[in-house]
Amino acid sequence: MPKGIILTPEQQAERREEIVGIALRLIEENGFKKTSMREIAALANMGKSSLYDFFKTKDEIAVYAVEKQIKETTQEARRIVADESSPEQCLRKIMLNHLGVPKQYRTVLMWLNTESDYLEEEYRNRLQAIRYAYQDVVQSVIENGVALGVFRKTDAALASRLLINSMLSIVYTSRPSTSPEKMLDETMNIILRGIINHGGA
Amino acid sequence: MPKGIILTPEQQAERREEIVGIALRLIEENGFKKTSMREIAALANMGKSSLYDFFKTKDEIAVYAVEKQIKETTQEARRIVADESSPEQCLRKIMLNHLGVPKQYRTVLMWLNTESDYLEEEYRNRLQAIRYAYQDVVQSVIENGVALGVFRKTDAALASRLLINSMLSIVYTSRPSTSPEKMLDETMNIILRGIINHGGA
DNA sequence: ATAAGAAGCGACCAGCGGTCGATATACGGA
DNA sequence: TCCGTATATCGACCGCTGGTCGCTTCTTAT
Repeated sequence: MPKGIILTPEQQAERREEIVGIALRLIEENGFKKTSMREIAALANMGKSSLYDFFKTKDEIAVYAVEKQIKETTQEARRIVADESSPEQCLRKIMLNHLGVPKQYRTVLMWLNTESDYLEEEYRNRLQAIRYAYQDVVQSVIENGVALGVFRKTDAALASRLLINSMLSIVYTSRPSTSPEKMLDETMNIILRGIINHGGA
Repeated sequence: MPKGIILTPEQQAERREEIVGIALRLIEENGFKKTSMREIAALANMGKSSLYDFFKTKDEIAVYAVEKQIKETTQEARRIVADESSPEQCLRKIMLNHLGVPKQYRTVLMWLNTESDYLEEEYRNRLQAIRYAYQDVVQSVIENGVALGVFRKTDAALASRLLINSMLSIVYTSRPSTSPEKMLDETMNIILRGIINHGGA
């Protein structure tokens, strides 16, 4: 890219995606802290300063990546909810969809989970919004199940957080006891049998 | 402490504890990244260089703090296991004990959970050892419950990770839906009803 | 009196995230 | 055709970080 040419919005977006891709790769390999803007810039074939024309801060790269990915995941979850009437199957499908998030997002997702309280307000708000949007979908399924009598009465907010966090920390673990799909399946079994009404009050 | 006096081992240990206490406070308030060794040193009334006589690196302060705390928690868990024969009550008591970990450890525990893969090998190994030791206690309770027929057959390693991670991410959350004790109680209800044998195979 | 050694710290280092002004190029209007 | 303006790019720089090293100061044993 010579100096004077003006980039179309599409080209701008493409470059952003390229940067995010490189950043995710590096972060997965070396962790967030040890991944430097200089390194990202070098691999993206641009000066470090140019990076800052696409992202205001290093944090924003991570926030942007996660934001986009979770929004997609949430959209797909909404589609699943619309298509599947059984709350149990619905939850299973949503979590299976969640499992489909590429593994390069693992580190950055966990990092955000830890660090989000200490980010700039703008990023905190953006992250909170997408997290809540996703959680709301799961929570609504659980509440629906409770209303239908399929699930016992439970704290739906807590249960949905439990479910989502289990995905993050159990299935994304670096030391799996078996295949991700089987771990997910057993995780769902554990949580569902605690939610499903076995005929008690 | 004037310059030439030699510290007894007790005094050394005391100073270490003082440093850890200050560090935990700062980390809880500002996050790990934004807590600097200079700041810790200033509050501990010593030159930054002197900090390095007590801890080799900044990471080590966090590792040491967590190591000590989890070791204590694990010891107490072992005591609980020895005293309580009902696997269900045992798990509940262990998790209630876990809940007793002071809240200042929250940030540093989550930080380690995220970052541990990218630490120096020594720290990685130390963390892995204490994590496994704790997990093993929980896992043995579950396995015992399965053997007794109180719990259904399940992946005990997965279930114990699920339990421990739920503590970390649900109960320590900054946005609780109710009191920690009630959240813990409901979390245990959810997980246990998925573990307890309801008379099926 | 002095040598040995502990405790403490000031000055320094490379590397970091982030800023800014200079530069090179493209393009619309005269 | 040429020029002014908008754009894209980057080198040089800043304050700060985690970490190192060697000097100083003091205690203690001889």
